[in-house]
Amino acid sequence: MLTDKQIQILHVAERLFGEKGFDGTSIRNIAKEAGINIAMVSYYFGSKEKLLEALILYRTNDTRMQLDHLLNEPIEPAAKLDKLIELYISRVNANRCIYQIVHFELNNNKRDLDLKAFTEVKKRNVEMLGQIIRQGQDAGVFRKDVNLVLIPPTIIGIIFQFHTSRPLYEEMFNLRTDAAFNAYIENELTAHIKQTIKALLTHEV
Amino acid sequence: MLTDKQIQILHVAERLFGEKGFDGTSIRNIAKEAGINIAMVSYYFGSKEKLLEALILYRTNDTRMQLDHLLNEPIEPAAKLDKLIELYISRVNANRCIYQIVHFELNNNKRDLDLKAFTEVKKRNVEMLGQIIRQGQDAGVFRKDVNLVLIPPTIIGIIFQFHTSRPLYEEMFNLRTDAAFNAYIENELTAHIKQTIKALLTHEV
DNA sequence: ACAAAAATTAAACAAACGTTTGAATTAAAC
DNA sequence: GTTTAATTCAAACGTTTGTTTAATTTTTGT
Repeated sequence: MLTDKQIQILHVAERLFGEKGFDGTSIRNIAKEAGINIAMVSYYFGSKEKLLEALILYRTNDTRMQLDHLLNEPIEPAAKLDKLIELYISRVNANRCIYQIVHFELNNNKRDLDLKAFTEVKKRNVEMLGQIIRQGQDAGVFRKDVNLVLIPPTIIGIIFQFHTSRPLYEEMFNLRTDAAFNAYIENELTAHIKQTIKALLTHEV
Repeated sequence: MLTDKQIQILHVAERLFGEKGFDGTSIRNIAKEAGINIAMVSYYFGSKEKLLEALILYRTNDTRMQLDHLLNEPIEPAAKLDKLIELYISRVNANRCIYQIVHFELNNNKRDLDLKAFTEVKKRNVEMLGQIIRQGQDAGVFRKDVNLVLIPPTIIGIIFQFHTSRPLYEEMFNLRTDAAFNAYIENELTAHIKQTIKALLTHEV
């Protein structure tokens, strides 16, 4: 179990890892920002890598719980799909730092992290989406020849790419503040993703 | 102008940056893999950061040339859109390392790199896509109420997300070799992206 | 109140980092 | 062929890295 102090360290580490990368963040950075001694990270987590593992587990469990909750909601397929997209967006927004790090470390056999929990959540995403879409197919509102495995990367990819090219879109849409940027995601970008997925699921080729 | 030796160093650096990140790659790594002395990087490029800038410029010019060439091809809108998507995919495949680094450095005011050339190519992407889509709108085959700025991040995002979650898709689609993975991108994923964009451009809401 | 356990600290460790130096070697110019 | 410039090299520079140590303070259990 994680203590309050450990969670506080995780939050600081998460922010710094997201801002400057894992290799770009030193234990001294984390300690300074968290107001602790540099020895405390090793004391609490064992090492810098184990701190990253703890961080990934901490966030992954969080997401899995929300997914399970949505799956059991008694609403119709189209609405559930909308809610799933909204959940994806809020999760990517909240955990973008972790996503970035994990994806980087996944392609990057440099460190031998235990990322099973993470890929497990991804698989659950696909399974869950499969259930929702099958419900829609049975109801006759979704096409039957879609490759559903490609839908999550479509949703997540769009959100991510929007974030990674933030400076460009800030300029193009005149989004000068954080609030304006997030509002654009919540309204226009979310609508765009919903429209895209629905077009894909219902459009005749 | 870049000498053959400089380009050789750039290629090694590109691979290593992509595999292990900018901070995760040392000049000693680059020198060893390129078979040169560690002093040569500073000698040729000035510093590690300037080497990264040279690498970005080198790849950016490459992409801009291909874009301009496509824009002037005399083919109809739908076919040109297909070709543009194929170009996006091949460019992301070829320059994924650079993309990853640049996107990371963009969000990351840690280093003050000169990334104007990069954002300029992105703007040109949007302008070019705008021209193609307007041609299609005038011909009556594309809807008029699409937010075209969100189309490039949709295309690039899907490709990227597919790459970043490669281990998952390797398992799900049984893509054990590099050849199998790339073939999947060239066939299934490319078709999925084309289908997605066309559905988005022609589907009635 | 006191003893045991846990938490925190400053200091030190070896290793790796990017960069510079100055001598040695190779290539180019005349 | 000699001189000048460009290239390559091993070695060393001062920092910074993650981690450990041993002493000290704080908290806990009784």
